[in-house]
Amino acid sequence: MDEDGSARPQTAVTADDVARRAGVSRWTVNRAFKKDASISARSREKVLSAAAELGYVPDLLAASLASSRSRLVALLIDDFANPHKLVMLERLTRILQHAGWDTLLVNMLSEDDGRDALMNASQRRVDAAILIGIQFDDKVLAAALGARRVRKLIIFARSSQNAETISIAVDDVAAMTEITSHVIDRGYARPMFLAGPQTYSAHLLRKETFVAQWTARVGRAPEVISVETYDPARAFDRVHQVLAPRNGRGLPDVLVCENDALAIGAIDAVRHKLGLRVPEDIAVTGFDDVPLASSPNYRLTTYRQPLTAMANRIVEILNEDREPGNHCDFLGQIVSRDSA
Amino acid sequence: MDEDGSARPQTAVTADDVARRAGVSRWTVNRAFKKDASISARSREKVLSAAAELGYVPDLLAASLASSRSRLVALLIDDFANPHKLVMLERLTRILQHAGWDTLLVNMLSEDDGRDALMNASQRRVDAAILIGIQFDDKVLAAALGARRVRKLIIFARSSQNAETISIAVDDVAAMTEITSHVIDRGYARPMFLAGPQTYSAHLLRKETFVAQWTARVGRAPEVISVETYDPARAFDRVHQVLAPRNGRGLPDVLVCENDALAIGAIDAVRHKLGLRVPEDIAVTGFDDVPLASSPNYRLTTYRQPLTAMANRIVEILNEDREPGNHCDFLGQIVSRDSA
DNA sequence: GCGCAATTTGCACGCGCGTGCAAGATCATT
DNA sequence: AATGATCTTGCACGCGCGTGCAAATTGCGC
Repeated sequence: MDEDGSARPQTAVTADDVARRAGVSRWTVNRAFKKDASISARSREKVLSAAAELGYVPDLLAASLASSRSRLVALLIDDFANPHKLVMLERLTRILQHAGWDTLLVNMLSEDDGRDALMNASQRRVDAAILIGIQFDDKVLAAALGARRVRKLIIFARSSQNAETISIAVDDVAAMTEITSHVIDRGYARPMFLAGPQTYSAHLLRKETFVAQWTARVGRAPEVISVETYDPARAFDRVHQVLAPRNGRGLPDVLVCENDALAIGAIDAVRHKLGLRVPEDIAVTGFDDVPLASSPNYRLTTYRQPLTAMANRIVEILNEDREPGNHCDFLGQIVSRDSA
Repeated sequence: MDEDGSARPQTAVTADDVARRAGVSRWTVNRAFKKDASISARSREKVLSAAAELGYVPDLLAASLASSRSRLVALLIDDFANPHKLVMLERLTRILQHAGWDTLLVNMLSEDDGRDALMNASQRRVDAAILIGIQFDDKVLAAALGARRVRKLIIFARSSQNAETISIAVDDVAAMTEITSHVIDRGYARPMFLAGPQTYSAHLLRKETFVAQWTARVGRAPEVISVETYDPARAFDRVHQVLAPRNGRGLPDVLVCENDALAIGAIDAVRHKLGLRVPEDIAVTGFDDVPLASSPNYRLTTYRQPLTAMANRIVEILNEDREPGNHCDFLGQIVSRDSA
């Protein structure tokens, strides 16, 4: 919509060009683009229209270099098999963008230990790193924080005991207590817990809570099995492997899964490998409420995390100057469907 | 002017610091970090060890500013309901990272028309924008290319007729021809095609190809229905809505779906709303081979795109100086499972 | 109109590194 | 040992904008 006829399509138009055209100084131009800068309405108007004519937009790269603030966060993931990650990505990027933060997506699957990924992000001067994967061990955290290359390390949807990190997660104890009650109230008596990978730094308390609650209220400890990634296919294999030999004698009557990814694989195994019905023969519960959980195939009883509120908390933390308390717990809600 | 003046290990150590310690000039330091720079093995060694001691890493921000090359690409998505996107994200980021490119994830769901998203990316000086969504209409493309803010516009997994863009996609005609043959060979006679959103700029030729092929080979045109997003839930509703009234009289015997997201919703509807079996009563085919397609629940006959090769092509294009031909077709392979 | 305060504007300097070239060092050859 | 030829190193300048302050302008009451 704006070609002044001069043939220079490629030229990076800078604040100086706009300044010249608007008859002000370069600094006034940049002020016009700053939200709460001290500038008169008239000059801002002049500058903005001149900028529009020239097609100028401030260069965030140069701004970042000068201010050492990039409004860029790194999002580190190592868990692409879990469909919930797509939901998280959408929610996080949308809310961060809305608040003026851009997102650098870092795939940690290919890195040996995640160190490289963090290093990489730090070279871009990200203002924070958000971890939404699982394999973040203490070495990685220590490396990141020790080198002080990343100023804020936010662990999302998992709890961290590390005092240097900020973790934003649902209250696993409250959530799992609710699920335990749900299972007990429905009259299930022989539960088996299906857990995901057990990591140190970024923890989930679901297994511990379920085991403790069940033991306390029923009087005996539940069975527990686990898989090394949140992959439905892994859960499928594991459930088949564990339950098939016991088919006909002493099967559990409910599979309590650490999340929906595992629950979906578990349901498939129960139906298609054991030839049993869900929930009539074996009930299943999940966690996360992924889109597939509401499909008529699964009708999964699960627990929904308040992702929007949690993402908004990230924005608050990013906007704060000093690091706040290192832990935020949120409460979600159980979603009761047919699977349990 | 930072706060507490306490001993700060962070320091933002620069090339100058390393240079001083290594007894060379700053430029030699930066050369040590450049792959094919002219530098003697001895000085590189000196520099690297000095850098290691100080914890120095080159600042990509400053490098980008100075060289006007950021090795950063924007990945624009507006289609988070389609599980295939998670697969694409993983593959693309992994391969791009491996080749030294970082990825800025831009969520276009919240933008009015995508213009803002592109503008945003351009302010970060991305070297290219990769579109893997669907709603990119000509206005957006024109805006992006007209302003020349983005030097390379790559449309991934869709075809574009726009001469200014580069599109990397599977050969829809070849793929759909293969699927059509598969369907005909299996003896199906009353197909219905389930299409996704019809966009102008970034096109899929699947529907057109199937309709043309079927008509040519069987002698009559197949039915076609469509939904406005690649969301299994939408497909579920639509299939239910269209087929339920016809249950018992004149149902199709195969649903050919534009991709797996739609196919999965379609299967659920056939089973749980129509109470019919797949494939015995109605067969279903998809496209993409998402992880769920191999689950025992769906056993979906589908078509796998060579994502790795396609992603590698992106890397090639990014590394090239001048824009190459604007269209790359790839061949995938049909994956025959039980659903058709 | 005057004086003072509040607002608005301009500016020197620096953020950390790349580019292109020229000076310096090294090596093989005669 | 001298001469180029080759490899290696150093450097001035600029990328586009922020910061903090000083200078210029405006507003206001009288």
